[in-house]
This record gives sequence, C-alpha cells and structure tokens, in this order.
Amino acid sequence: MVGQLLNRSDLSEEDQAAILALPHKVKELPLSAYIVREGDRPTHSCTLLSGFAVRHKVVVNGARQIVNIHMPGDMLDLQNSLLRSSDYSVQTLTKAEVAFIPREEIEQIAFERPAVGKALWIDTLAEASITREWVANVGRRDSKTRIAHLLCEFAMRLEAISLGEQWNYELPMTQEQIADTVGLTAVHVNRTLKALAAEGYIERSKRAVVINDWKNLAEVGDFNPLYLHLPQED
Amino acid sequence: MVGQLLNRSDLSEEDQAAILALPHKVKELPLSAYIVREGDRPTHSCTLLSGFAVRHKVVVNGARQIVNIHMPGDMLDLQNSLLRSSDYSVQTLTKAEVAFIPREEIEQIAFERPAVGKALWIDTLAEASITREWVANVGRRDSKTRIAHLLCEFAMRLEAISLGEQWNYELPMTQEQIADTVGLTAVHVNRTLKALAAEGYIERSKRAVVINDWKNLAEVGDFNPLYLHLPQED
DNA sequence: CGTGTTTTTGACTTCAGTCAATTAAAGTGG
DNA sequence: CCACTTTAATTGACTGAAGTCAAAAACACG
Repeated sequence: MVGQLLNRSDLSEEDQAAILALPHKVKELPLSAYIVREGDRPTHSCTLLSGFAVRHKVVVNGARQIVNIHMPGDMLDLQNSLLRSSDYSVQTLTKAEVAFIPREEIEQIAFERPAVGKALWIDTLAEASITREWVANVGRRDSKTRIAHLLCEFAMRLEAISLGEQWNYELPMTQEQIADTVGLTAVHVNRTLKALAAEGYIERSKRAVVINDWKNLAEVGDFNPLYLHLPQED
Repeated sequence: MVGQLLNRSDLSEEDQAAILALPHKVKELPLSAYIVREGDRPTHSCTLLSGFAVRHKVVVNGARQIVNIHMPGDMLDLQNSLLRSSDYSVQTLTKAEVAFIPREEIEQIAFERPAVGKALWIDTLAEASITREWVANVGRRDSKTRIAHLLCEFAMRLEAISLGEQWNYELPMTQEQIADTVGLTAVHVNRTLKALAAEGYIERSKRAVVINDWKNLAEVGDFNPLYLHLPQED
C-alpha cells in the first residue's frame, strides 16, 4: 500500500512507518470471492496486498459492468470509509491477500498526518480520473479501440507497480470479464482479440498478452497515459 | 459552495465562514466558454456559483464524451488542485458565474480544518460514485434506459440543490450534448426522447422536461438514487 | 478420464449509426 | 419588426457494428 501511494506522492519515513503500523488483519481470499457487496456498510477499509480484484455494478436486466480494476497496492474502498453505503461490489479475480483496516483509523491518520491525507486524497483523485477515462472508452470508442485501450492501461499500470515484464503480461480475466469491463459481449471480445492478434498488434496464448509494438497498440487504442497520473516516464 | 458541501456533511458556523472567507475572484462566463482545457495546469480551483457546465474528453476520431455534469455549487476541478495536469476540459452549458480560488488555499483549508477537508473529500468520493454509475449506464444499458436514467439523475440532483420544480425542469443541453453524455448519436437521442414521450413517461417542449410518473421513469431508467449519496428523503 | 468452464466459430438479428433532407427556433443586424 | 443566417430538432431510408443463439473445440482440474 505504501508503495502504491509513493507512486504519486512523497512520504517521509515516519509517515510510511505510521501507515505500516496501522492496525489491520490480513485475509487470504480465493478466486471470485466477494470483499464488499453493493449496499454494505463496511466497517473496514481494505487494501489489496496481492492478487487482482474488480469493482462491479449490476444493472436491471442482470448484466454486469466492471467499473474498476484493482491491482496489488490499491485501496479497495476508501469510498466506504467516508460514505455511508457501498454503491458497488468488489470481487477477486484471482486468489488475493487483503488487509482490512478499521475505517476510523484511516480517517484518523489522514488528518493527523497531512502528508498521508494528501496522498490518500491524490489516490482517490487518480482513481476518479481512470473512471472518467473509462466513461469515454465505453461511450465513444469502437470495440477494437476499446479493447486495445484496456490492454494498454493494464500494461502500464502493471509496470507502475513493477509487476509484469513490461509488455508481456498475464491478463487475469476471462473474456466474459473483459466484456463486462468494456461494455461488449464475450463473443465480440473474442472476435476483437483475434482481430488484434491477426493484425499483429498483440500475440496471445491463453490469458497471456504480448504487446508486439507498444506504439502501434497505443495508437489503435487511442491511449494517452496522462489520465493515469503516474510519475512521468517517456 | 457551502450549500453543496452541507448536503453531504455537517460543518460548523466557523468552518462555513472560513470557506466563504477564502480569497477568490468571481467571473461571469458566457455559454460554451471553456473554464479548463485538457492538458492545462490550472493555478486555481473553481466552483460553479450559477449556471451549468460539463467536463468532457475528446477521443481519437474527434468524438466527444461528456464525463460529468456540473450544477451550481459543484467544485469543477478539485482534481486539479492536487494533480499535475487536467485530463479533461470543462465547458459551460449556459451562462455561468464561477469563483476561482487559488489551489494552495484549498489545500491549506483542507488540512487546517479537518471538517472542511473531510467534506471536500466526501464530495470527491460522491462525484467518483456518480462517474462509476455512468460507466455502468453507458456500458450496459440500452438507449431508452440510458436516457431515462440521465433524466432521473438530473431531476434528483436539481432537487438536492433546491433548483427546479421537482419533476418539472429545464434540461440545459442540446440533443447533441445529451448524446455526448450518454454515448449515443444525436439522431438516436431524438428518437429515444420521442419514444419516452410517446409512451407517457415524460412530456417535453423545447428543453423542458416534465416527469409524469417518477416511479415509472425510475423503473425504465433502472434508477436507484443510492449512488448519489444524498441525504435520505422520503 | 469425465465434468464444467472458457474459448471459438458460424449463421442470423437488431439496435443504433449514417447520410441526407426538412422543419423549426433562435439570433442578428438594419 | 422583418429578411437573413445559423443552430437545433425531426424524419426517412439505408447501413453496419455488435448482439444473439447455438454448437463445437479446447482447457482446467478433481
């Protein structure tokens, strides 16, 4: 968790120590486990230590929309430490370790240590920025662009937390889950992935993705990483 | 601005006074004026005092996606007070009055007065919640549901700030702007609005919308107001 | 090795988009 | 207040991207 915050903020040794010293319980969760359910009033705020998870919402006809993807280090429901009830569910994509921190503790450290508070706030804002990009992705891009964009985002976020070998990673989602992320059907995701591979943008075997030419993929994916608000690289 | 924060938080007289005492300049802006442009590094954070505005992003083929709608009292770019550069543009939908507050001032008051900081943070979270709902709206709902949902959200948010006569309001957007909000084309928005009217859910003349039967519209719109995180009513 | 997912593929459908023309409204300047 | 222009709303005919349905092939795993 500290690592993640450091990505976008500077924190003193002391602040970092204070975060690590927060009382918490770690739980090991299996694949597809719910961490938070829509409507819950969680008493703990949790951080993903390892593994992947998603936030999702269910709409009237039973369809599901994934609204965020979480990677190790992400805080899963800072939202819920301040708002009353959860407007989404959080579910693991893989086996995962999750740290549960009492919500009061989060609130307390945020205001006792302004640098930590600011870091948390920045994290909240960066996450909101990603969600806005997703609105644009789902609302205004065609299927090929949309999926290419997701692949780029995933690669870049993995790299930011030093997981995944650059442009060669494992996407821990079924095609159905990808579909729920980009607002398409699983069948169409399948065809689109195949097309991206056929056109040479990526190679894939099972869930593994190899990005052959980052620049090309970023171009078809209309991907401009500014919205991730990561520290500048080239 | 104070009013808006009070909607979701309690603030002491003193805190409210401190907010009102923040140094700021008020500008009157015409329709379609840009307040922030994508890529800017704004030095001020602004609050909409009157009028309406939207945040939008432009995607590769020139299409536009509106990612947020702002009403009087909304802070337009709290984001930018903490992040480096803006990932969106903000443009007025109507004539508007905007208060510009130096970004350092926002940061300062947030940490000097924890109650204010918390209120600002809660506002950020509530806004993020709306954006998540929009991802689901655009990603997984059909055109009729999608537009009905927007009409419901607009009505409820207007009511929360005590503008608009309950279920009879003026939607300050062209059909093209509605299209950019819900991820459809203007032509299809036109047909869908007509259909909603033909089926008796709404009545409309020019931009005015009358919601005949809230319960019915909320049902076709798959609208559950929890995600707005407004104080409970009825 | 058998059962349940997940991925693929094909044939057909549909919702929403495109193009283009018409009508209506809203400004603008004299 | 009236022609003149521009912007917005409507409508119709046609197209197309993505969805649906259904079945087969490939994996995953006890």
